[in-house]
Amino acid sequence: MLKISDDEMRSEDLVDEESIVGRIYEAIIDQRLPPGTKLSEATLCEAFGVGRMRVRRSLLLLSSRGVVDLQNNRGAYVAQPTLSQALQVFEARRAIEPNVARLAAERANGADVLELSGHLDMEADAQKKGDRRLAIRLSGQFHVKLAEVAKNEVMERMVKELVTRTSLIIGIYGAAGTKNCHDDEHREILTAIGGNDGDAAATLMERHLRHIERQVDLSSDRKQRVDLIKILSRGAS
Amino acid sequence: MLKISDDEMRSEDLVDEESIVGRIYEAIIDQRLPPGTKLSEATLCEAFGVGRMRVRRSLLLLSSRGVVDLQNNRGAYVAQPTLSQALQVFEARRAIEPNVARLAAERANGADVLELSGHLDMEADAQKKGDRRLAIRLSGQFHVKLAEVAKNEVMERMVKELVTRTSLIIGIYGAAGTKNCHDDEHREILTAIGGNDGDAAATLMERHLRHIERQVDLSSDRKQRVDLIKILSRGAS
DNA sequence: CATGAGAGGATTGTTAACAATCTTTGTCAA
DNA sequence: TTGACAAAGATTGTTAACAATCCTCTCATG
Repeated sequence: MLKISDDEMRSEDLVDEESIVGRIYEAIIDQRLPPGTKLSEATLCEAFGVGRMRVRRSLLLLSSRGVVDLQNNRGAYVAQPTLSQALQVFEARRAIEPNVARLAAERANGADVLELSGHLDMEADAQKKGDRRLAIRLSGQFHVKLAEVAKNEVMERMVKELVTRTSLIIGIYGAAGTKNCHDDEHREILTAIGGNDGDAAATLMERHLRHIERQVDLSSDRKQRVDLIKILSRGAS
Repeated sequence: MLKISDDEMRSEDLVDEESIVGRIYEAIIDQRLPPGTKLSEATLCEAFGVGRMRVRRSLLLLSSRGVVDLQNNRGAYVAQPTLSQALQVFEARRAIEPNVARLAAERANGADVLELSGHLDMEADAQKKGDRRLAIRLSGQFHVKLAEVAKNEVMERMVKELVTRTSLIIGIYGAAGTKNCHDDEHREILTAIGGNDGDAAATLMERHLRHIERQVDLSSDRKQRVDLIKILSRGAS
């Protein structure tokens, strides 16, 4: 069952598809919607209070961004990135985000740095309080905010998609035991940005992304295990 | 009137939205569909031989990729990138494509190099024969093919979008007088790829992109002129 | 002659019904 | 008990009609 009741239900003023897409993005980043979750049209209609057409169009968008798997006559499912796709997503992030960080460093003004710093405070707070869900969301949002500061909407959209897909990858390929907080690395990047040091920001971002990637257990056995569990639990339900 | 009759009409076997999106991508790259062209649902239905739903979903996808401007109750128009958007697109290309070229250099095998070389031959041929339309299309496709060789579908999709949007930018901001053939630069990049020299490929790609960007007249007066012409021709028709 | 109101037509947005497909359930026989 | 088969139910895909909005042309008026 979809857990899109608390935040999502109350606002009945959803008009365009992008809003719905944004909501589902967030739910996936929070890992409220684990990979493989069925997204039935009827459920989404009820959850968002919109007609079927809106839902179907939103699902199409999500599908075109690799976040949802649209199967013919069988419905929509939260994507389960394959190992190969996971590697491609990380590769794309390493290609793009260091440059985003560089641009952010070149263009950040005092207000931007303050805003980002406040964001990192919240991130640390969530971490300290053990609010894992919030911590994950804020951590992902930091990367998107960097693209905002870089003032490039094209790249911002790309980062948004990649961050979301990374959440799916982490959901599948683990990082279960390990700590997934590189809070300090975010802070380091921000320091470089505050000093308008583009090269440093880019280098730190690349290292940060490599750490995230290493944290994920991409030895395919883990995926096997998860798949097995999924299969078993399907059989049991 | 849409000039989607020759190539597009004959194949009535269009099933999924991505095919339609691909067709419109190509038409835009070829500059058969200039920026600002109205894409009415009825026309597209007839052109592609599909129902209205298919067309509307395709337009939504194109809109989400910045290639089409979807106006409320007013229909869909081929996007007219603003100056700011144009700069962002070029910025994104400079961020991504050098890395694509690097990966392509690292992963290209003999067959890939041969394939790319053949492509460049066709490009030179079209140039020589003065088939401007084909030359433009092939030139754009080269960038996409590099992403193919890099074996990263995520980045391939991004490059596809960026190349298409670049065609729109060129359509608006000119490159009217100047030669837009950097055929030799493509060849240089391929040489680096053939030698598995990732750094060289990346450097050459960045230089190539800067040349493309410089070729475009981003001094906003040009845009003004084009807009004026458009307004006048609208009044006259 | 310019301007604005309004009717008509054309285009887009939405809904609901229908068709097609898949999934589940129940039954029967091996 | 297990497996195959068929019917019922649920879900998705498509179409067509309807509603709402916008555009254009006409015509009256200052």
